[in-house]
Amino acid sequence: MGVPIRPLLEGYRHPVGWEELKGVAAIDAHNALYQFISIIRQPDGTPLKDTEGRITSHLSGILFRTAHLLEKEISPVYIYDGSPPDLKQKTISERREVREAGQANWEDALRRGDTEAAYRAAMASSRIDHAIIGSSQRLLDALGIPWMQAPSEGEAQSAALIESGVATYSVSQDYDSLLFGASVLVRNLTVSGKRRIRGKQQTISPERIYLPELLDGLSMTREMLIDIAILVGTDFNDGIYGIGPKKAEKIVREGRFDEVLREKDPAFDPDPVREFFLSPPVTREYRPEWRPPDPEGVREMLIEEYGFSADRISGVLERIAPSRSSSGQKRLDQWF
DNA sequence: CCGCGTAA
DNA sequence: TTACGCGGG
Repeated sequence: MGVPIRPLLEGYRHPVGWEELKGVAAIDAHNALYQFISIIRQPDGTPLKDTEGRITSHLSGILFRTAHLLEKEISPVYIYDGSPPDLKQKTISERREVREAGQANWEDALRRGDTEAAYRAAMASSRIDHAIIGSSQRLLDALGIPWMQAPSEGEAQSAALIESGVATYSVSQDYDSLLFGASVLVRNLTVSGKRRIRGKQQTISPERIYLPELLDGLSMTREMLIDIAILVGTDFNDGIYGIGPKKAEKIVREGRFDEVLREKDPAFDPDPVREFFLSPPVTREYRPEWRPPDPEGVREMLIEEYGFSADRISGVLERIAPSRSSSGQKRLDQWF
């Protein structure tokens, strides 16, 4: 998932406080939904579900995260993927196979009573389907949070929104938006500082990467970074067997990119992948609009339709849209 | 993931 | 005040 260039970014992933994150956050919707669906699960891997068996993990995640971001004066806009390029077909089918294996392993581990293995397999089985996308968009509408459908990759669209000044930064756990030219990437935009990784708990805090600082520090161009990514493999090409980020960096610095490809994978033409990263399909028209939340709409959807507890919903709504009767009034002016 | 209750 | 475990749907 995402391009494996993390080792090159050591020293450029800076911890960042919430004060510095005020602004417009262009959130990779697929990435966020995947995080919610894969992580918000019971210990045996069962996701949150309503009485009809529909998954609700993502609704819980969006609701509480939205409240948190608004409190921090961060304006989120969610960017959904459009049609994937043909170049991505192989990645898409490989992901489907991983999911199906995860599903089988999950059922297997449940039968064995191995809860930890079940949780891990369940995470791998996560799938963002039409119902999840549709319900997430309905909830965002009720919350007054804008979202858009990108023509193609969401991360490419996020980069374009930053370039045109509409967004302040891109939010994703993956690094692809850097390849698409996003000048600022923020990871771990979460409130709780803890996350389960390989069964262990790790402390996580928001971090920021500036693309210009990264390229200056590494003394390379974005084109070179893209070539490195192509050698190690992206969502749009396989990468060369046996070449990781460090070797790829060396090869590109020495100007041996073409030579290595000719030798290791003569049939592969890297130009369409380069072209896709450098000028992907994006729209320049979109301007997000934040509206006041519709508390009744949120209640109707989450309590009536999906069986959320009324008390919990009231608590969150009070944070997002303080009612006049209670102490609130203090942050309603933010909308006008 | 997030909020809450409880413990220290 | 902060840390941890639990339940959420």
